[in-house]
Parts: sequence; C-alpha cells; structure tokens
Amino acid sequence: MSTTQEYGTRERIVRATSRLMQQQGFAATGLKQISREAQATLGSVYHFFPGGKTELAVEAIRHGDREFAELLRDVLERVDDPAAAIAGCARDLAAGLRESGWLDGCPITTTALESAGRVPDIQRAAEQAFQNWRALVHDKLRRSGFPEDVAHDLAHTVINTLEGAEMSAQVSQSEAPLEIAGRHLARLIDSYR
Amino acid sequence: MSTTQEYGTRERIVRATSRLMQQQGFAATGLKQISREAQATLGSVYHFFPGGKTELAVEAIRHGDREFAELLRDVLERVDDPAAAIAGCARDLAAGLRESGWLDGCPITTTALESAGRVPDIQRAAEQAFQNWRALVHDKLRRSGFPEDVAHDLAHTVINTLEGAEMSAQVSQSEAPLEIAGRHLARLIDSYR
DNA sequence: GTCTATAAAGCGATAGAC
DNA sequence: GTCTATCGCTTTATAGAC
Repeated sequence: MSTTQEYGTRERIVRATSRLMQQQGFAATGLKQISREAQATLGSVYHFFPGGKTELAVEAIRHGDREFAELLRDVLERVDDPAAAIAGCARDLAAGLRESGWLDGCPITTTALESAGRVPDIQRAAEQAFQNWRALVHDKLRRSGFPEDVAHDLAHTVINTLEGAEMSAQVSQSEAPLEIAGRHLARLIDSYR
Repeated sequence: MSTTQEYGTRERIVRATSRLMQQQGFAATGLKQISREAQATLGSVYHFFPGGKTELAVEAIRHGDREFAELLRDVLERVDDPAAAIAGCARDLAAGLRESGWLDGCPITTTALESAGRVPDIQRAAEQAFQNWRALVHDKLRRSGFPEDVAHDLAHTVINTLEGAEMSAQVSQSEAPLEIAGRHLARLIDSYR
C-alpha cells in the first residue's frame, strides 16, 4: 500500500527499489521486478532515472538514509537519557525486524557491502548515510554533556554495534542480539559519565 | 596463487567462490566467473556441486566460517588477557582489510544478508558460522573466569560489534571504526571484572 | 573428471509510438 | 509521461563427447 497508493510514480519507484534492496540486495534486484512492484513501466523507470540501475540505487540508499535517520531522531528526542535512548532504539529495531518476518533489516547495509570498492557512487551514498546517523548520536551525546572525543568514538560504536546486532538478529531470527546490544551500549555510555 | 596452485579442483572452486562472494556477494557472482577464477570448467563445477549455485554457496560459507574461526582462535590463544585479545583481533581485521585494498571484509556477511529469509540452506550455514565464532569468544571468557551469563552476552556483542565495525571500515575505507571498536569492547569486558 | 555446446530464461538498456 | 517491443548479452543449468 505504502508503495502503490498516494505517491507519485517517481516516489513509488524509489520506495520499491529501497525495499527490494533492503531484502535481497542490489544485484539480485531487477529493473523489471522494480517496475512491477512500483506499478510503473520500464519506460517510466528510465524516464525518471536515465542513469539506469546505479542512479536508482543511489536514490534508494538516500531514501533508506532518511528513513533510518527519522527513526533515530525520534527516539533520541523522545528519551532524555542518552543510554536509555540507544537501548530504546535497539528495541525498536528488534520489533520492526520481527514484525517484517525478519526480512526488513538495515535498508542499506546489503547494498553497501555488495558495492564497496566496486561502485563508487553507491559506496559514497552509503558512507554519507552512516556519517549522518553517527552525527545524530554524536549531537545527542554532546548535548548530554559528553566531551567531544568521547562522543565521537561512542557515535561510531553505537551505530556499528546496532548494525552488527541487526544483521545477527536477522540471520538468527531472534531479537536477542539487539536486546543484548542495547544493554551493552547503555553500559558503555554510562561508563563515561 | 592460493586459489590456483597446490589445491585440487574442488578446493580451488570453493576458495574462488568464497573470495568472490566476500567481495561482491552471492547474486553478483556468476558460475562462469567462478570457473574462470578457479581455473576449472563449468562442467567440473557441476560435477562437484550438482546442487548448483546454492550448494556451492553453502560450501563457500563453511569455508569462510573456518577461515575466520582460525584467525579468531589464533589471537585468543596468543593473548592471555581476553580484553587485549579482542582488541588485537580488531587490529588484525583492520590490517587485513587495508592490505586487501578494502575489498576483503567478512567472508560471509554479504551473502548472509542477501539470503536471510529467502534461501534457507545459506541462512542456516551463516547462522552456524556466527554461532561457532561466538562459541570461541564464549569459551575464552569462561576460561578467564567470567560467569556464564556475562560470557554469553559478551560473546554476542563482541562478534556483532566486530562485524558492524568491519562493515563500516570497509565502506569508509578507514581503520578507525575497528580501532574504536577494539577499545570499546576491551572497556566493556573489563567493566565486568 | 574434463571439456564444449547449447538450451531456456532473464538481464540492463534503448527506440519509438502514443 | 507512459507503454511495448526488442536488441544484445549473460545467466543457471543440462547433454553428451572425450
């Protein structure tokens, strides 16, 4: 529904691409499949994305970037304590993963790994996404009074541990890795108080 | 060299498949490309792996499993202190990644994410690999005197954080994520002493 | 065990009518 | 902007000679 109704053709194509890349990666996702799921024609896909599959993948990565940034921003604003906020983020990710039947992990990781060192445009878009996510955590920690160097390093590990735990949760079809990661990250953050 | 000389045909095929899947994933790796890099013919590939691409991917995952387990076992045996050993592991991963021109990340993660929830045989092999790696960390922590529940949870986060940091290091072509992860994991482990 | 040839299907991309 | 048809190529997989 969210990819078929109430959005223009271009937006439907980007959303369908993002979801397919999230579930099966870049190489396994065909343009025919995208146009079918987006309820658009192949001609429309090339009309909006003359750069073909690569250009489309870059837009899909940017879409996933905004999507996860929104989730992250929400929980960081809702919960005052940074350690509790990160633990809550891990819980939200676990719930979303379970609700999707363990199919919808990080929207960009699979494509990022497939393309790293081989498709510069996609690699750059993915790098930018991770940077944006780290910046959100970094700002939260700075506003909570953590010194610059501590906040910088913690931002890296918070995002990377959530990424690794989500991957593990998806493969083992269990919320445990994310639940444990949430507790450990909270403990790590609190150890710098 | 390691995939062309001094190994039998079957072993060359598995090694070539593992390396290609490590660098570009499962879907982007063709059987023609595998047979070319393994210096074997397509007929030989199907002779040894009648189950086709999926059976070959499962064997390649198992190969990557053993490969990383060996690296992990080495450093865990070499360094007595568990926190220092894990930090050393992060350093080794960063060095290997840089030396490969940021191409050789985790040998199984990309394929695991591509296949999760879609190719049961591959998902199971990947799940088994992560379980094996956690067991190595778990045993090290138990032998170092950590209680069962603490060792269980730490094993999860050690592997998952290393996974996430290696992914991040690959995408950003920087050793920083792994260096930071090594320090944070050591700090987390020490916090349970 | 190794090799070549080939089938059947799908891929990304393009052209051109509407 | 949308749609269909098609090109050229590659894919997984099989057959069968050697």
